[in-house]
Amino acid sequence: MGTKQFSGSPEDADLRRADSLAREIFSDVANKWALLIIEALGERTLRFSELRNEIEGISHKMLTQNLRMLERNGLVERTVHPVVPPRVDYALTEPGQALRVTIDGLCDWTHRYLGHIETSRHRFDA
Amino acid sequence: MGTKQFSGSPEDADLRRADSLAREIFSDVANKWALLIIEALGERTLRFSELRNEIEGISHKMLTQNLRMLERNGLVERTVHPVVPPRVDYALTEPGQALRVTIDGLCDWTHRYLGHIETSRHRFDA
DNA sequence: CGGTATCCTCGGCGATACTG
DNA sequence: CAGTATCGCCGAGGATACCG
Repeated sequence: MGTKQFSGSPEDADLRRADSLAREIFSDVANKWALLIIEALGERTLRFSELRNEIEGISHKMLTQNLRMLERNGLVERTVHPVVPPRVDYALTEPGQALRVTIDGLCDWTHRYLGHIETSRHRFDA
Repeated sequence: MGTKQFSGSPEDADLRRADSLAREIFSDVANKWALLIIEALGERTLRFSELRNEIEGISHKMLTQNLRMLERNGLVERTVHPVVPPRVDYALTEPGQALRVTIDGLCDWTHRYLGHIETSRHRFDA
């Protein structure tokens, strides 16, 4: 990922394109808020304000911004209900669900190694 | 993750502590450069300059900074060879390897859905 | 309620230079 | 070669206010 060396040959052009696209997507997704949003959604469908409550410390702006990004990449589906007051629901698409599975792995990892990490930190800080 | 609601009861104190710690670790790790470094290391052991070459676009500063962070959390091991010029090797620890596996999943996901995402973007941008 | 726009600040990050 | 320190800027992101 972002590692390969390409020759100057023209037939590598689309490989290089795919590679930079992969890197771009990776940068979109490998971000704290995006991951927390996906994790929060899980299998449920939540409204904007519910997401805001679920994810501690996220600002209005960051939430909308990341939701747009995720929608653009086809990871979340946004459905607007034409009622007043407005109601907007968010849910993961199939690609989003697939991603969520790996993020679950990340969360599991975090909790499994909580202890290791905490002691490692104390050792380091000395 | 960063989701739970705690009562004010004192016996929840350590739960809340563990939770905020988990969130902290998550924020450390759920970051583009950290993930790319771990992915670059894989099963190999690389020197500083090799890492710098492997990871396209990372600056000297970001690399050292993230390496320190990963070392502090016990995800990478740093070994200094007392030679001149200096030689410093980095390798993943066992927790680091465990994390790498899930990151591999993330990379696989990226490549599997490259197409989906690209078309989704085009639809969205219209 | 959800979204967009505007403003303003604070710190992330690159560039550069210097040590061992 | 690897690491630390300093400076300076640019932009991420919070706060606020206003629409539909």
